[in-house]
Amino acid sequence: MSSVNRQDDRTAAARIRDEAIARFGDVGFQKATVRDIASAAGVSAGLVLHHFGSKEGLREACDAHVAAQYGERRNRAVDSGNTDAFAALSGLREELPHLKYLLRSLREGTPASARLFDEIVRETEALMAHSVEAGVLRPSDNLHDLVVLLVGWQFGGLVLQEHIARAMGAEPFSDELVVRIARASLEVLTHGVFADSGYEDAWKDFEASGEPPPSAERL
Amino acid sequence: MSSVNRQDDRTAAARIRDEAIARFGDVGFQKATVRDIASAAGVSAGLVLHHFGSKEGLREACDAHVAAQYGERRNRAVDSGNTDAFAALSGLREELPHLKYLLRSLREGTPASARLFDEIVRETEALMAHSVEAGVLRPSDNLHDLVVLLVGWQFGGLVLQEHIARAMGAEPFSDELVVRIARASLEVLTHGVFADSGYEDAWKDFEASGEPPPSAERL
DNA sequence: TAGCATACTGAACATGAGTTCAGTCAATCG
DNA sequence: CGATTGACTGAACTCATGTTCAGTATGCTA
Repeated sequence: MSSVNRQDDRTAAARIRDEAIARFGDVGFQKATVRDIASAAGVSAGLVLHHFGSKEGLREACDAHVAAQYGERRNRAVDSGNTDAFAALSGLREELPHLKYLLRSLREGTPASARLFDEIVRETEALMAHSVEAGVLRPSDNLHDLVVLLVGWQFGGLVLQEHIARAMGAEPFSDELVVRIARASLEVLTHGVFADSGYEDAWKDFEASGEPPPSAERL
Repeated sequence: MSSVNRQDDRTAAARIRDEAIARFGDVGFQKATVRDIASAAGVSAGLVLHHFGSKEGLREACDAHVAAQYGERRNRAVDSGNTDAFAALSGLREELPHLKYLLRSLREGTPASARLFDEIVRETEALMAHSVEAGVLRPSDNLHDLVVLLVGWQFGGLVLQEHIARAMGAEPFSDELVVRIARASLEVLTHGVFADSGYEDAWKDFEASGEPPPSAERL
């Protein structure tokens, strides 16, 4: 299917890497076999090992390539005045295989994905601190935790996109899904979900005294 | 470590199943080997297949057992007046292996985890509809999507707990982490993060006319 | 042109892991 | 008591898959 045609000017190593990104992203690192990747790239399995040393080495090459691509996108976004890390991420939808690879890495908890997560937390925290000063965001006495939670939710939602899409009756990665998630997100992030601050007040009272009640963990 | 001692009155099949839940939850279905599970349960690999037919059959038994356990907890919570699905879930912290198994299943996208996700969406939607009428929650003209998003975020955060914990400098599954996440969640769910409804208004304007701007996807 | 490095192949190798199976042991049943 | 059933073991089998390797071709350099 995605095999090589005549006018493919990528080197064999680049083809192998790109096919590996696609397979790793689609079925995961373990289930993707060296032989599959090789045949998709139109080469022998031996050549994969010749270029990358081992399957693990191939993964590292994929990590590096995807990370570089993300960094490039982010810098381009910053240059064009859009400093949002997630703008760069959603821009990745143009390169779906890369986005899928990232999400799969996060699922599998690879070191590369941990680095990316932490980097995005840093970038988002800087952006949000700036937005607070600009009056766009509510100030928080707990910005760091807030950012980590939001980034975690955001990525978590992407990682579980399959389930969210199914529950909404939409196709994963479809425009419809993105729009509906954006609408719901906007609602929560603008107004919250509680009618008043009763829960939060109760929580603060408990924090002021002893331990919080277990039922407060619920959302 | 977790091997069998003299006063273990579980049947061999039950020990195998419990050890399988622990291994599948800790390292995933593929990386957990039948031989490992067998030796942890103090039996031979052959016996595992004798009782469960295949490794896949063993997984199904684990799925069924964990789902039953969850259902039981939820019913107990409902009986005691606490109708929150997540109360049952956080109660699962008492059975950490079960919770870990569930999160791992979600990560791996198994059919069983899809059923659980959908079930929790249904339960949460019913609960939230009720809470809206009771005046505890803001009404929404999009409750279903809202619920799916919240459940997705919630589970997503749990699935990526390792990353969130690292970014917060806390231990996964620690009380400290739970408290800090609860505090930040409460803040977002009570007030949102935006200082005003400017973004939401802009979104609605765009929805009323043509297509929404791509930058609106950002959070 | 000779030589050498690099790209590349196909077969072979090694190992890990799911599964099969013949056979033992113990408890239950008629 | 004899027989049947089910629990259980340990070895063997099979297959998938990462890896190695000897060998070929090609293009560059001296």
